[in-house]
Amino acid sequence: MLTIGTLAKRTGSKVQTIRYYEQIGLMPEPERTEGGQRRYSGAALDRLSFIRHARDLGFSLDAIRELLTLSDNPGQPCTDIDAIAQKHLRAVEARLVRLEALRRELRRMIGECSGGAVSECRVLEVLRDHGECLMDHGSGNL
Amino acid sequence: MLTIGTLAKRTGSKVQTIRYYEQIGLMPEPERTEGGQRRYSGAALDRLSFIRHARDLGFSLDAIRELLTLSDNPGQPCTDIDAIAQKHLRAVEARLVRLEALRRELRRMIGECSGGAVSECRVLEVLRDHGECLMDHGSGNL
DNA sequence: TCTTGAACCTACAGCCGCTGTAGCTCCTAT
DNA sequence: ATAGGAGCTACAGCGGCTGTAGGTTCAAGA
Repeated sequence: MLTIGTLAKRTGSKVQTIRYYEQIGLMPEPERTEGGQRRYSGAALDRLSFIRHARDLGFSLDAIRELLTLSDNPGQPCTDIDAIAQKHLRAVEARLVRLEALRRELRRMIGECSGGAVSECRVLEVLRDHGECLMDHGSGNL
Repeated sequence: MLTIGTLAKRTGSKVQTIRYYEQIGLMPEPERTEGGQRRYSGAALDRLSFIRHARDLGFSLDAIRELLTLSDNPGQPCTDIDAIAQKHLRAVEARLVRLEALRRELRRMIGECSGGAVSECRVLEVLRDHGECLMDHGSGNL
């Protein structure tokens, strides 16, 4: 039986994060000592590792919840799992496209500034004049 | 004099966002009608356009606040402005590196899955077995 | 066995950058 | 005069944690 601190260390999480996962129903309520402290099983360690790893890969907690549910029916085809992963991949690709445009625009802006006075700063000019910029508006998250 | 709704339309913001910017001191308090409604000048339109545009480029509200302050001293050299922009560019580049690694890993994971049963799903296997994944842990935001 | 002090507990506030809601009041066009 | 679109304030909620305050429990050493 593992304490919450040990579980945290083994999975690279923070103690509060684990309690938070329990609170939102992502981790099940563990056993408690007589004094009320949480004690975790190996299964809890596995589950938390899964969650943390999926988080490292950028999956949302909702997606992870679904992945965990799906993994409880080992006989089913893994179509749904692949669909979640592919949807996430597409979101990542979209973000990449947008971030690349951002980088291009920032580089251009900075490159054009000759380092003179604020009044002639290209960075500010680009920010002021909408037409000078090639970025589109707030189309989602970076 | 512009109403808050007109200002919102012209800058592509939402009305609540404008009020929020006022609340956090990013936009100055505008004049009011006798009935208490906000009325904006052309200067306010310019300032809000600047803010929105900088947001489109991913600058944080804190960075924008600083940019706006710096732009009030047109005689100074624009070193500080360039520093802010460059710091932001570096952050964007770092995020790109991480997102590219993410894409690579997701593609690999999805590509290896042959579409059989959940119990043999490569996606779940990779998520379970830490050692199979080439991603590093939670080193900052995606 | 007792004492320390590290680790645990709950409850709640705060982060960023908005967005949405409820329940009003105001302004303007007909 | 009236209708209704637009404005107002105040506050809660999103995601995914993180940090704090103020208290309790557990395990190791004396």
